[in-house]
Amino acid sequence: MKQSSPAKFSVPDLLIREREGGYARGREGHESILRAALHLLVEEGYRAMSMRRVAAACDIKLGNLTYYFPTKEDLVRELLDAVISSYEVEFEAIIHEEDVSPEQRLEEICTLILEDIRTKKTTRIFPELWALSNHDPFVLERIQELYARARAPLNSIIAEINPALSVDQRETLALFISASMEGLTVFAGYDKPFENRMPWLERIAAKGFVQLVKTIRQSDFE
Amino acid sequence: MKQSSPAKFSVPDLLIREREGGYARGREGHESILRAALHLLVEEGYRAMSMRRVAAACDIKLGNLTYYFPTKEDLVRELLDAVISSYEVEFEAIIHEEDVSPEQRLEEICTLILEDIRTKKTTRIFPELWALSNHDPFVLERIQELYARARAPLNSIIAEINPALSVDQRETLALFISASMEGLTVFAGYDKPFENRMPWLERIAAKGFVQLVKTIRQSDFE
DNA sequence: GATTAAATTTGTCAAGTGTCCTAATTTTGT
DNA sequence: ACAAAATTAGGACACTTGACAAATTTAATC
Repeated sequence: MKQSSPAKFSVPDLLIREREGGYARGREGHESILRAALHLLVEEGYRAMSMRRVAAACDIKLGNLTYYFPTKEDLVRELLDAVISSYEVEFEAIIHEEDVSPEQRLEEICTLILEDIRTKKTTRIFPELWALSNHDPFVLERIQELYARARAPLNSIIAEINPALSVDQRETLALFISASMEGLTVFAGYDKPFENRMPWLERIAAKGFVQLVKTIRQSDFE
Repeated sequence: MKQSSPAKFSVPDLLIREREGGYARGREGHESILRAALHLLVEEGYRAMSMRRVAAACDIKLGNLTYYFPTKEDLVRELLDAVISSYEVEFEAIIHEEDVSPEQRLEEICTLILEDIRTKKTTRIFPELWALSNHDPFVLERIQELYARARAPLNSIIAEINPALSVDQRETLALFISASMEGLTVFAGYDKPFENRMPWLERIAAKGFVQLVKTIRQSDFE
């Protein structure tokens, strides 16, 4: 689902928004810069993503890089946009699905997200973003916006399964489910100690979440 | 529980292991350095925790700092030890508890952990450690060791509630529960968008986890 | 009070950081 | 072919970073 082209490995997915003017060569340069930046971010972390190393990684001079991205903040923001956009197209695919039972759809979403978590890209990038979001309001807002979109399909499924819940209760439940899965990143993500337990964890999550949504009542919210 | 002395705010908890020789003044210096480093880490993130800023923060010269910690790695490792130790004493407190039902003990543990997550210290430090652990094997090992201790009480409680499960199944279940709660850091931790939803999330977690542990069967593990 | 260890200062080092600026070169539309 | 726009190269700036090597001061002990 998410790995549309397994041919280009070590070149993670990005969704770069089209630019207005410019020549073809410029567009390529633009894209290869973002790709190199992402590669560095994934492979060596945010600290390694310096302007010079990004320039060297896509084999251009520093001065050229600053032509495309005058300031590093520009680069970071555009990279963040591109990365986040690449996830948002996944959620689109989730929403448009066949007509199966809401319980089954919930299970499928969980499986999808947990499989994505095992990806090197996701395992590496998101903790980095979480850390950045603690001190950078822009990153915080952008990442929370992404998660809000990720919760949307959960939300409507919960409403189907348990219509008695209020809007707030539904949203909190979706938040809990989403956060639960994100938490597994540090433990069962790519190259993590419990990576091989992920199949079991998927089963546990699927069962636990479905049961939780089904059986929770108003009174459980105090 | 965790805030033993609310008097000293902005001076988070640390458990510093005693040093061998040296004068009293040296021990004070040692401690104030670690405290300043932690303060910087919490308030401005790992990037701000440079040797010079740490030195400035505790009002000593850079050369003096390198006398205590010849290399930055030394400082980071000792800080990590001190931080992690401060959490481990909490777990000790959890293990030695009254004789109530295992279900209730599970709920209490969840409440305790989720309350700790709302702490500024925890919300700020752990994402930073998660990010570091992606590229620093030492940090990864140290933090996973901490979580292993955090899962121990969960593990024994699960065994009480559902003795039919195998050791591996129990451990995976404990892992899931622990990871679930950690995931809430990014969403409902200190200063996060859903900080005020934490009470509900605690209820959801408590109910969900207890029910999950009670009702899960061998067959659910495929 | 002298001696020895501990603690602190001061200065320097090479390497790396983001940003800016100007001159050349290439590409494109006409 | 030509001019305009886009792209590249190269260097410089001011600053930060971690590490190191003396000197100098402070503290404990005989």
